[in-house]
Amino acid sequence: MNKMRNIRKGTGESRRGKETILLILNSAKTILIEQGYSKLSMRKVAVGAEISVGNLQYYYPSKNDLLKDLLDHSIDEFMNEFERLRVGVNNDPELHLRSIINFIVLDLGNPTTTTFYPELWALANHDEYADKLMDQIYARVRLPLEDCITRINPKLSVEQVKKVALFISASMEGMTMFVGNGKVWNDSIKQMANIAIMSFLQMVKKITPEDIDKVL
Amino acid sequence: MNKMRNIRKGTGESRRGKETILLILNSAKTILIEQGYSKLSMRKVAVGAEISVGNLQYYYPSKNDLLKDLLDHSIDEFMNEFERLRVGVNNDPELHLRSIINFIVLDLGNPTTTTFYPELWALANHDEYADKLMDQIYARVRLPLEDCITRINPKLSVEQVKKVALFISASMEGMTMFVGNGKVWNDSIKQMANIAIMSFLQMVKKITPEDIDKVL
Amino acid sequence: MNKMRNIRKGTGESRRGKETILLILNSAKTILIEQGYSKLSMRKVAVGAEISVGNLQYYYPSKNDLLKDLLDHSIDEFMNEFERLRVGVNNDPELHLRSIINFIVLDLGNPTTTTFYPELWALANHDEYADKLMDQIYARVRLPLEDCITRINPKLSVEQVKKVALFISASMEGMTMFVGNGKVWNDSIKQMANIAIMSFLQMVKKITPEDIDKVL
Amino acid sequence: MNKMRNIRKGTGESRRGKETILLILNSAKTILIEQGYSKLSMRKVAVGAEISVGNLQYYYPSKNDLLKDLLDHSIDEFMNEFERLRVGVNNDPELHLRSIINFIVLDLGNPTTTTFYPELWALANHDEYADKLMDQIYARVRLPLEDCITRINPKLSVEQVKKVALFISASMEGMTMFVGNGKVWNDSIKQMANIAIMSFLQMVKKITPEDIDKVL
DNA sequence: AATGAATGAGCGTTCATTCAT
DNA sequence: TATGAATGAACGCTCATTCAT
Repeated sequence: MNKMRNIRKGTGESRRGKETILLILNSAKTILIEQGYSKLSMRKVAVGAEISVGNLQYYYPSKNDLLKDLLDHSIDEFMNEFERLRVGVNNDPELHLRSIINFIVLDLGNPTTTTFYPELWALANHDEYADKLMDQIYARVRLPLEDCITRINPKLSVEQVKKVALFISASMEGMTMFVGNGKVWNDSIKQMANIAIMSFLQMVKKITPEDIDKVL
Repeated sequence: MNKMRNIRKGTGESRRGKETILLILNSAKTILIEQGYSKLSMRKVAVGAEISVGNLQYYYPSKNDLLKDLLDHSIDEFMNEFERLRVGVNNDPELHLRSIINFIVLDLGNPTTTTFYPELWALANHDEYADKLMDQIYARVRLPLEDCITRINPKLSVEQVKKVALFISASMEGMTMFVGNGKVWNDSIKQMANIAIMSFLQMVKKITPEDIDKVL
Repeated sequence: MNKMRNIRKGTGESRRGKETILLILNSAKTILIEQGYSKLSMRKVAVGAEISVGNLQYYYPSKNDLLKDLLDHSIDEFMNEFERLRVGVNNDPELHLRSIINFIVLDLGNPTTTTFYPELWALANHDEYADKLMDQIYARVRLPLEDCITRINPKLSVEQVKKVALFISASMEGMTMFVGNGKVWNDSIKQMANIAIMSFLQMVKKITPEDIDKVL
Repeated sequence: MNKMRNIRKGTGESRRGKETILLILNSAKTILIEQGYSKLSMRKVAVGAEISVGNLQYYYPSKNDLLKDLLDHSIDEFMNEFERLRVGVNNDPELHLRSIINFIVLDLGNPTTTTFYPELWALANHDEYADKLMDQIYARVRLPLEDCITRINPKLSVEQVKKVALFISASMEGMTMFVGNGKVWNDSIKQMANIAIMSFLQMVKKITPEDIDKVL
């Protein structure tokens, strides 16, 4: 079965077809990253993939179909790497938390990450599919975080753990626009990772249920 | 002198002209927020402002000119409110820090903020003006943060204070896509503010120069 | 006020604009008649009117808007001539009926009529606007027929008169595809008019309410 | 030999091939009737026949080839039924004329007839094949009409009989757009048949060579 | 200060057709 | 017989921009 989900049925099943799909997705990704979603057009994707517009639309009948596969494809690369982290870390939750934070913050330096994610966030405000996708991928990112937090600070309820994980994950995402590749503060990415690790670790250890749920 | 900087020279100086400019900017902002930058067009702005395309282009000869004023105009509203915070807070740096964090996190619930800022971040990756504007506004946001941090933790160098302020500011921005208006976690916005205050205050107090600059 | 009803608001109000609209409608009509509706495209209309596609779409935002005005415009020419018949005929209903039949049958020889009406009929089966338009124009054609029939044969009820008028009108339309301009039987158009006059006049005089409504 | 004339040579000779051709023709006919000729495309036909575009083009190398067979196929159904009329009617020419008129007028209520024939007429104005086909089928329809007329009114010349038959046939076709299936006057179809029979029978009996050929 | 008219490029999409398998 | 892959042209339409009035 074909992994790509939004192509026309009965398409991309021959070896040649699969190669063409990869050419298309890579072309689309390059344009999205270099020029932004507002400049992404079927014509440009076709030129980038060195195929005709007609052939592009043979695989992706509508631009939206292409966008869906593009988002899936772009995110898969990150998720595959991220979920390899889980493996190969010993049982120490603090160490695991450190390694996750370190991985995510340093990944922000990746030029693809720097430009792709802000496009995704903006898109999610206007496109249902992008919105659902975001929910899914960040839920998967928070899973190991929640596991670490629960083990480091067992006094927190399940709901509270989820909120702390969300806070940590969201905080790191926020750095994208400032320390990402080509950004003014890109040189400080290591220090940001240091501050993040120190800050989040301290917080996870010390925070109490009351700290989270108090009403002022 | 006219406050708007990117309109045609000698334009928007009469009362009627100023009203038209406001109609234009509000129309543009509505479209940017409701439909995203990729759907923003001169035609739609003109329709929204109930003027002709020709007249719109009398004020803003090019779409880029309009975009510039749109960004300025949209950000001014936030900055005006933000800088009013400074006034009316007594001399306690910790209290001031708390109030800044609280203000920014709770502001994320604002629907305009939720959708406008991701558009700005995405834009900044491809548009020089948006990029510079981001630098300027976030530098202004960090100023009071840096002041508080210096006074709470005097051992930090000027550079280190800047990085801590950046970390705090960036962290809070990262919550936009998760706890903003209409987002899945919007109900948890108060708890996010609590975690943020607890987390950042603790960190600012405890962090050492070595924590920030150590190399692993 | 502008006579054309389906153009963009605030358009076609200057003398130049009105001239352009006429160029457009004439171009569209020529294409419809020479090549048929399936070959009618905005591009071809623009070429025929010697304007840009953009300008064409400035006047007619959608192809459907153009089609509507095209149908209105094309029919107006016939209706104007047809309704001039009413005037200048003395009070004799038989004479009036003869002149109507004669006019309509001979008009079928008009090359525009020959090709335009079959397109309209086909269109009416798939396009609501064309369907309604057909109803309206043929109702207007039947009005004077109904008047003559009532006066020639007063025994018929209002409903029966309507049906006889419909029969006569429909019968004449049916000749379009056979005796119209360029058709095999075009040379027989005069004889067709003779047969029609003799046949319909005889029938209107002799037909009884029972002839029409009997059930076999 | 294969009955279909416009398919690729050596094609449609196996049982499977014949079934596929029927699927194709039925799909094409459905589209022609439901959406009109302007919406008829090879793609839609292939989808409707549940085969690939490539396979469709194996049978019909060009759209025009398909159109030809489509017209032949669609008309055959009517002609088969029509020519069955001849059989089973006794020798009375007046009775035969009545039954022909009745059959044709009532057939207009058939939804296929209602929409198919106007498409054919419009097509005949721009397509040579459709034009020739029309000539052929209506000549076949007029044959029994001419036979009846000659026997009812022997004073008419051969040419005059042909014109009277044409008049009758054309008149009935004209009702398609008004009393056909789904049309406003569909309920009056029986009365239309009555008026037609009364009108045409009277005319055939009474009309003189001078009525037809007089010049005014 | 404002409108209407016009252009030309580009958009997403559909299409008939060709061809290798 | 039948499919999947590919092309190139055309489609309806939107767009930023220019210009005369």
